[in-house]
Amino acid sequence: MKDEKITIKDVANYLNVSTSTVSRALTDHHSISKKTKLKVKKAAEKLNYTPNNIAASLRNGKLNSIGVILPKINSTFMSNCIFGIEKITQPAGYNLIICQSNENYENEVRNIKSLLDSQVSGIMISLSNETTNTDHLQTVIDKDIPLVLFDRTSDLLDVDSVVNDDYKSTIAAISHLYSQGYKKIAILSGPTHIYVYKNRMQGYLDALKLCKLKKNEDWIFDGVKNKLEAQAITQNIFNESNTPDAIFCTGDNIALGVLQTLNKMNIEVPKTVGVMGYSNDTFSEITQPTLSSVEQHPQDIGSNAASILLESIENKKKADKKLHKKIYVKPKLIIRESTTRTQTYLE
Amino acid sequence: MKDEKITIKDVANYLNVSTSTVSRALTDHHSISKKTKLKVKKAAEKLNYTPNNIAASLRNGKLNSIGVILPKINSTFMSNCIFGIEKITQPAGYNLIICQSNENYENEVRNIKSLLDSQVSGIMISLSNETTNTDHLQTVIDKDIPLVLFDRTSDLLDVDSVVNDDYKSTIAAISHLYSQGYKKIAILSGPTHIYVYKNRMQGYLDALKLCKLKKNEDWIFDGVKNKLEAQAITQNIFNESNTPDAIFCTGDNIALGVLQTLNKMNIEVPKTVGVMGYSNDTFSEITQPTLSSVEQHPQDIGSNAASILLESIENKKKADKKLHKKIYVKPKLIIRESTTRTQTYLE
DNA sequence: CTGTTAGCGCGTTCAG
DNA sequence: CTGAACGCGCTAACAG
Repeated sequence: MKDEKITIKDVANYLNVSTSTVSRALTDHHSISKKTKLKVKKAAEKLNYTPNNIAASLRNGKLNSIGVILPKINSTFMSNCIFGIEKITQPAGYNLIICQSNENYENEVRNIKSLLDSQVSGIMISLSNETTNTDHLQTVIDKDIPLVLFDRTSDLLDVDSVVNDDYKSTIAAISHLYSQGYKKIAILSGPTHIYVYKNRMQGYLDALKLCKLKKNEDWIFDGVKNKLEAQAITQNIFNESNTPDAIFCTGDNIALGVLQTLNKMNIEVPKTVGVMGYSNDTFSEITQPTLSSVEQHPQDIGSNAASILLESIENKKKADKKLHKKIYVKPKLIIRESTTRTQTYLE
Repeated sequence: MKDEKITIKDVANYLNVSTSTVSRALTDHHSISKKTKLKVKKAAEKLNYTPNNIAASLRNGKLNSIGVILPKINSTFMSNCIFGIEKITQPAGYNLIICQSNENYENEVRNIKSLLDSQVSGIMISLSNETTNTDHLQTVIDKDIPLVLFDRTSDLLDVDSVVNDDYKSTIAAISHLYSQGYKKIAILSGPTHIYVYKNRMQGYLDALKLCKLKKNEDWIFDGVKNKLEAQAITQNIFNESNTPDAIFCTGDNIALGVLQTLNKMNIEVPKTVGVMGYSNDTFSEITQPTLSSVEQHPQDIGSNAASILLESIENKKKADKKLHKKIYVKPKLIIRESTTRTQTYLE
């Protein structure tokens, strides 16, 4: 049709009124007669007028958008977080500007900078694995831009944050194993320099104490990265004389590896050995036997984080030195065959 | 630290130069001495100056951001598309504004409107299932904003688009079954009012002709929505006298249901019946037997779409009435046990 | 209830 | 090489 952007001015000229009148009419200002409001809106429609958000934002110093930085978007967990975030921000009228750090610190810093340049109203971030320095986040705080960390957070900073309750849920998981009669519980954990795994490990250790079980260093594996490693480790464990009767894994992939190896070694699950995973991946209900796991709630984590952020954005002026929250989202134990000894098998 | 935004003007005052000089120095304008450039940059850094993108955008009518609308972000497929998109747009200096339609037409229209208001440089969209009317997209075209459809496209519009090659890949899948000696091939398809399934169905039908196999209406199931339905249907099929010897499913979930039922009925896969899925979900390599499937390349779909969009953005003025492309991204057959009759079993 | 005026922060003429 | 002045589109005082 046409190239020329039609502005508020064009509408004003068309109707022989001032631009302010048009502006006010379009935003439903109270001091405008209903007649002119209607007239203006009709004209705007007719002329095919599109408001220019940018100009408005410049004027009132607020672009209604929120920046989100995360390590990688293409994981079930993260994409569900975004889903949860969007559920809150969309109805509130905010756009989401999404950036990936790709687990790289420099990218993360760049992302922060780019979001600040774009005048976002607030920032939500899940830290990259590389991130140890938090100066870039401090910049955000110094500029008084609301900030919320989610999932991958940092202890170096006093900010709002929302995380999965790794610690308590692991205690619950180990307690469940204990309740099923397992007394020699091993752990295959992801690298504990990552908070998530650190907390699960701590939960494991404390749960042992709670259940008055003895800790055996030979059954504690830190830094297990994938299925292959899990398989190798399992093989080794069960070639020793003193073997565990349950294995808690900090991820379902790891648990799958364990399960496969046990099957291959003809060790019965859950009778001889119990196996428990974490994250409740889709495949966990079709493994042989089906896999008990811990289901996280990424959507809730996202929603909570978004709610907190919106709150700080709204109350930016009111409370100056408010207290920062740390919210723990409670996951759920999903008990399936791989740890069910005392009851009849499910399904 | 401070509340006050520090602007180009502050830097200018600080150095006793004009704002234009600062502006030019910061953008590396050629007619500025290196000395002053350096001086200005130093000062900017020192004063902790952050450029205001919004003001700049208003000035030159371009906000470097791209709008993305999709039905739901929390699927493996879609989040991988975004990953692919980001891979292209990030280095090019564009922000991504992401919106979800939640498979709802009104939301989609609203999203378009909101993105237009935000003055995005271009829009990428994957249509909601509800969308039959495309007036909102026509608006985008009329305003001369570059537009690319991906995955869920429409035939009503002459625009650039990028899709998975459902048709040809299905032909390849059926041909593979044929090559394994399967001659009575059934299909369990998702609802064919959705393009994706329509094309897979058409591929199936044409493949039968190509292989000179007879079409049997009793073996064609349209609108299979989930695993449960797949299980029921499978049960029914194999209670009849005339049974197929292979089942092609337009999704892995469906295939899983089929597999489970066949196992339960003690019908041997792949010996008696072959089963093939589509989309290569993570669980497909741990089913019993492992499931042959078709692996799509969502990241490539995203990247391709993004590249085309950037191209149109750059060349906006040059070529006025350019031809619109439709790119088919070729998926890959993943052959596993469930369809491997003639060769030794894999793994 | 409406019009006039004055910027928001930046880039870009036009003059030196 | 640099400065003065204007305007992008919109909103918010300040008048009437």
